[in-house]
Amino acid sequence: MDLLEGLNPAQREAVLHPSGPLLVLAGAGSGKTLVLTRRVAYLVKERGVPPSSILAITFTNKAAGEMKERIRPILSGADGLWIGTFHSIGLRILRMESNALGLKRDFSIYDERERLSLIRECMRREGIEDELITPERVASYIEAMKNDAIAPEDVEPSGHLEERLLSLYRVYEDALRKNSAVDFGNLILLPLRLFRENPAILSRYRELFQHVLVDEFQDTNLAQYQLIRLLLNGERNLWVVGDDDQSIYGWRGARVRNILDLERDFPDLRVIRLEENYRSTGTILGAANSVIRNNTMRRGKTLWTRQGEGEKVTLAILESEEEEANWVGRTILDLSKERDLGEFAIFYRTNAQSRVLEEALLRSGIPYEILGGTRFYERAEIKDIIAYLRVILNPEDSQSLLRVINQPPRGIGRRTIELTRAIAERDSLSLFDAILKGMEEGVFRGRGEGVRLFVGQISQLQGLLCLPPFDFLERLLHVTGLLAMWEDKGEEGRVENIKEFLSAAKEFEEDNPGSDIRDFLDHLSLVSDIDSYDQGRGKVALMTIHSAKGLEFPVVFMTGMEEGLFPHGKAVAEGDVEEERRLCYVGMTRAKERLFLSAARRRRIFGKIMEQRPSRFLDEVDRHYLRLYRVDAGPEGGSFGPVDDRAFSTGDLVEHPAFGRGKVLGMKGRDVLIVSFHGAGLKKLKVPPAPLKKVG
DNA sequence: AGTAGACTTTTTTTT
DNA sequence: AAAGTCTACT
Repeated sequence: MDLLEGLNPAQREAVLHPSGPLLVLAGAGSGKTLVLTRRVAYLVKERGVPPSSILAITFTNKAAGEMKERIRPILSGADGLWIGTFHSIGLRILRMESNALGLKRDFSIYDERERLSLIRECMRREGIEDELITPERVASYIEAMKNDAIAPEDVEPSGHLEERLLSLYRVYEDALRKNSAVDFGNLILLPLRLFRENPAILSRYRELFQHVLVDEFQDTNLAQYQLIRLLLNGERNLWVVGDDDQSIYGWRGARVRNILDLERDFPDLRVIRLEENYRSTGTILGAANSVIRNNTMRRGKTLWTRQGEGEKVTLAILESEEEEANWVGRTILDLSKERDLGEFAIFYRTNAQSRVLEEALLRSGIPYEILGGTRFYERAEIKDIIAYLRVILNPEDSQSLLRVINQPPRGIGRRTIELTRAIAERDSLSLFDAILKGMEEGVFRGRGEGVRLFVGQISQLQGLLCLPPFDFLERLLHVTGLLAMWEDKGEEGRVENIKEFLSAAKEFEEDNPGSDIRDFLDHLSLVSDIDSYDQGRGKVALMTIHSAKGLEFPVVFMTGMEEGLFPHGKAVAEGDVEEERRLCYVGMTRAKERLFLSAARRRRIFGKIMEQRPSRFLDEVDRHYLRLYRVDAGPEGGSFGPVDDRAFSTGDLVEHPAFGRGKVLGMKGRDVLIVSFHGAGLKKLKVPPAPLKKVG
């Protein structure tokens, strides 16, 4: 098979790039995944690079999985490749090098909630009860520090507040170590530290990775960028692909600046641009371009397509969120006469918006699938099982131990925990070891039965760790009595979820022959449900726009296009409108054939009904790409009309009796235009009353 | 020790 | 509006 087949000249150049640093600036739908995949295949097949010498970093596990699948037929053995997200690669390195870092090999990985409860515990211990210092505030401070690869000792605190945040950062890191646990940030930070402090290990990896490739480079944070730079050897074979217009994770520490720094850090950087879009119709692309054009902080590029114009983008303003949801349902029903339901996607800004849409689809009998949101693995019954797994593998993990020590009830209450904590403090032991010690000393007296039972179950299960994941979980549920507990309570939903969890384990087992429960647990820690989403299973997909990144659908609905919601009020308050606009651009460019934009005039927020105004992004879409859906025949009907021609939008050519001809550069709010007149220069005009006319 | 009811917080986005 | 957390009662 020809690796260059079907590629345009720029794409070929990117695949064939000889050596040294390369940046591929790839617009939405310009075939970047294809190019990245072919590049990896080309390196192995034509240049004879061993797969294990290639480090390819993707943005999601799903993208990694797809790439492996695509490469497998091209290469006989794709197995040696280092391919995955930054976090999964970091984890792989940490598991291999845990010794050098003084970590237990079976350390736990804490998610959001566990991190927060550990922070709460730290604050309790430090006796901090300050309105200004909430656990969430501490968590986001620590996360921001880690995103920028800043250790506590690197900081010169700016004031009293930061001093306290900083000391909590220290205490928290210490607590993590005591639990033999790491958080997400540490999956990047600890490898970075390892390489910095351990030249021998670093040079081993530098020698190993002959080629480093990074996808979605605009969304890497500083720590990730430093890790990448550190790993490059003298050949400096760094191959990255990204799009500054699609940077939507600034709040997570992502720095578009990494793309700019690249030119500073690598003066011989070669840049290739991919501007031909193979995904969307000309209309969809034009509409998306007209929105992103309003951003000032961008490299500037304009995507083009050979696909036909296609149908207009539909804009609908409905009275309420329920009507909006019903309208989406009706429209899908209507279009589904000619299309499979798997071709539809509904996007929203916040997960909370999914409920109304879900109800409407349910009523219309349209099968759907919600991606993200309250994730399956975050349900209490599933988290209990996961906590058991962690304690079994890593008894030092006191957070997980506390979660399950009395689940199902074993008569272990506050008093027993207090006794255990006291011993743990006294002898600096983990809670688990403190229990063992307490049993020896007989401090539990009448309460001893419960802890004896718990410890017995844990050690019994520790003997079964070599079982395949599914069998192990079955034994765990049996030994602990977890499943029986839910069955006795008549909690059918939870029982169903546990069964679904078991089948997920089975599936994992089949996909990863020879794996054990450790591998399954690692998988659970890093995987999100977008990763296991199979497109085109006859269901409408519902997700946030963030989750939609990297996906494409023939028909896309973007709902809740309202001020305060999208752009989100908090983003506006923090001056991040440009990132919201990029998010809007990302959403619009997911659509291949049809795009629907909608807003509601009234919406329930926090249980309160709010009057909403249409999003400024709707004003920014060039009018000639739009048609308006009008509700004029009651809830069941409506008609399409052209968008009011008198309305102005960015890019329009205009004429003024006094200033002459000019071009609309931008808008401020609903009715203030910024116009550049050929004769009179830049003017701000309010329309109406300004006597401005459109030309052409 | 366990539970019911009051009270609080949540909604920005996620590896 | 709903889920999670806390408190007081049994």
